[in-house]
Amino acid sequence: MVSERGLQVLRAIVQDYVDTREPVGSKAIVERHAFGVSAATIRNDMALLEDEELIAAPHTSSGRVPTDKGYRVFVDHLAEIRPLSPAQRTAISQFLEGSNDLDDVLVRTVRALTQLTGQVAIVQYPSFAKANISHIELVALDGPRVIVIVVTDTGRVSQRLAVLPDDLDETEIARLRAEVSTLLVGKTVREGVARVEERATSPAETTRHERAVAAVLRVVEEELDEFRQDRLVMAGTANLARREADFRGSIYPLLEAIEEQVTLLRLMGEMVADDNGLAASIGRENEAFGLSEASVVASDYDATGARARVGLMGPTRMDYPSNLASVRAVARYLTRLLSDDESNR
Amino acid sequence: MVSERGLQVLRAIVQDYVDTREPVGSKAIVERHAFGVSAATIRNDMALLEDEELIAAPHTSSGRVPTDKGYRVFVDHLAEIRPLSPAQRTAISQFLEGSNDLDDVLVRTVRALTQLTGQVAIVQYPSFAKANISHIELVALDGPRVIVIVVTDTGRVSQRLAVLPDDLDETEIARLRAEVSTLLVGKTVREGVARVEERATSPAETTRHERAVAAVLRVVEEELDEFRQDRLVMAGTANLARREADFRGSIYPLLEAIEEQVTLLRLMGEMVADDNGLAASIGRENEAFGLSEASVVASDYDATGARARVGLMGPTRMDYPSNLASVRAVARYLTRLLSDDESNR
DNA sequence: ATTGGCACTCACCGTGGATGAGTGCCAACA
DNA sequence: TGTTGGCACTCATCCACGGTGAGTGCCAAT
Repeated sequence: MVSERGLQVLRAIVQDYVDTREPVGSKAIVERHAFGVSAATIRNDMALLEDEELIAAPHTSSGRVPTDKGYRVFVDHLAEIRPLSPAQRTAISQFLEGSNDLDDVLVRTVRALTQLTGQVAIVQYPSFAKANISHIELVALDGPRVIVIVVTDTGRVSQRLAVLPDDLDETEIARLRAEVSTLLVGKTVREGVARVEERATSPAETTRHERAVAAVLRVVEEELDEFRQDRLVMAGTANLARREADFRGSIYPLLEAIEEQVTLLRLMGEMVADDNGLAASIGRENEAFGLSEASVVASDYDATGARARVGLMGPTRMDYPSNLASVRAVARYLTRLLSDDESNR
Repeated sequence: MVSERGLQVLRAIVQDYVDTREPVGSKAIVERHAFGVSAATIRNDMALLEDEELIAAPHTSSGRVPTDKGYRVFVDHLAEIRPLSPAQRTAISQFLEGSNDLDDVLVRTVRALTQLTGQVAIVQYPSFAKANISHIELVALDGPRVIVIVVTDTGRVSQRLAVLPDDLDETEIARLRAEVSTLLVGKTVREGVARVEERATSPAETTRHERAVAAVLRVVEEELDEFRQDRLVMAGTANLARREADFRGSIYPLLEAIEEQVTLLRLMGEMVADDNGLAASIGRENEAFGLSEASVVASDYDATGARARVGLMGPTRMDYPSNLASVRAVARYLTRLLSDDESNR
């Protein structure tokens, strides 16, 4: 079994390796860390750590490198998440100040986070499946074209164009708006989708009015669908190129995941947070998502009841304590901004 | 001076180099292309091409590689743009079929183009500076919050949240809507911005109504600004990782440009198109944008009078004829979709 | 449990020779 | 004048080789 000092050795190895990018040997450890024992003793500890597969040697006689499992133990038991420096805190608030609507806040958030960590920053839109539909508006354009606007009480707005089967005048449009509103306003997004689908299976579209309602509902359904599959905002993609050396293979899978979004959404969604709302998914733990060489660090945040995540993606060899601290701090800012200060939305 | 055959040699060098990624020597040329002369003769031609700086040798005794200037001559005088194959054409139409609004069409377009070329595809939104504001709508939410929607006749819709200084009732909102509409509807985006700024410098905001108008106009101005600085839609970013070997340095500047957008917008805007609306900007010609190792190929397209560009970005060592053909074909589809078939928007 | 000692492994580095692709030049030729 | 074969030369690439040093594993002594 690994001793207490053994764990400290693991900690030292992780820290030094993240620092220097080079396999760390027993001698280097006794030099850089005051263990008060000789290199031979450290070697014995390292042999045990290797038995437990927490560290590994790239080649027979070289220093050791943390395994994914080693990083996991480090993150779970050894990492101290130190609070951000005042300078970093003011940096965050400077990024976020003066933002109005949700979109804006989220964009600024990822910018702040990528600035802070030098990694790819990611934020989930608050889940809208449980949000309530608070408004539906129709704006008549020329001819049969109508803009359909859907608003939820979490502050998300969506707009999309519908082409009606017939030209309608103002009173007909008003009737349309009233009917669609009574059908959906006050419902959650999830219920809304159900209502629309139910309605779609009802008898044939005979009258002008019925045809118009059907056309509008089709568009509304698309919009609600978009709400359900919460989206991502990202920044700092270019950082991947800078950190390229940390990826054995290519950064292709990461860029692909960034473009796909769906993969990242699922990954972020499935991560299990600890008591502080913090979560990390390390290296091969992401194998199912094609991201075996990447780590994702995330934190929950609250937005008017809806819960979502903000985090970052980078190489397995990343500075977990500092990144966890940054993510946590940003998540707290976000929660404060989106929940407490209602008027700010 | 470079002879006619000399130019054909240049063509062969470009083609083979793009093909094999390796410097091409005189012997390889006589083997792969039926010039009917010996390698020594080709060597003489190559010496001339080198004098003209159209090709260069990576090291003293190795095959030659086209210079940026060489690619330029190739594109301008030697490249034959062959029409796409039927299979490629059907691929495009399959990508584009069933799309509704502008956003959708553009997203599908870049997907088609990236699929076709394996490069990063880029499309500019049609320029909205000259577009007319056709609608302004206010949607009252709870309390003082109002959604401000601006629509242009080119089909672009923007919505944004405004927080008014006071709570207003329905009639006041209606008055607000009427006032803002008379001020702006029918104007071009450019004129609209001017109107708003002019109005902003007028006397103090005394009444509730005046304060509200000012608040709404501030938001409208932001939206109009967004219209003016036409945006981009992109796809295929991950392809950069696949083609990484073609970039001597790193792909960092490219990823950065993709994230910035502004750089790419300026670049695409400044390119000079030929009679067919096609344009290419090669390697060092992009130095001012920090993209000396990339080439951009683009084509104009029309959308209800507004003109914009669709194109792609990739390594200097790219297949120009095929990429030019793809861009041209996609641009034609786009023009047809956005201009002719009005009802489709 | 810790330590110093020691043999051993192996990546890394610089050297050197062989290989071969490709050039530049020249004299001969049509 | 343009074309050609011949030939010497250059230089990247490959591989084999030995030396160096960081680092390990093991063991006997403390």
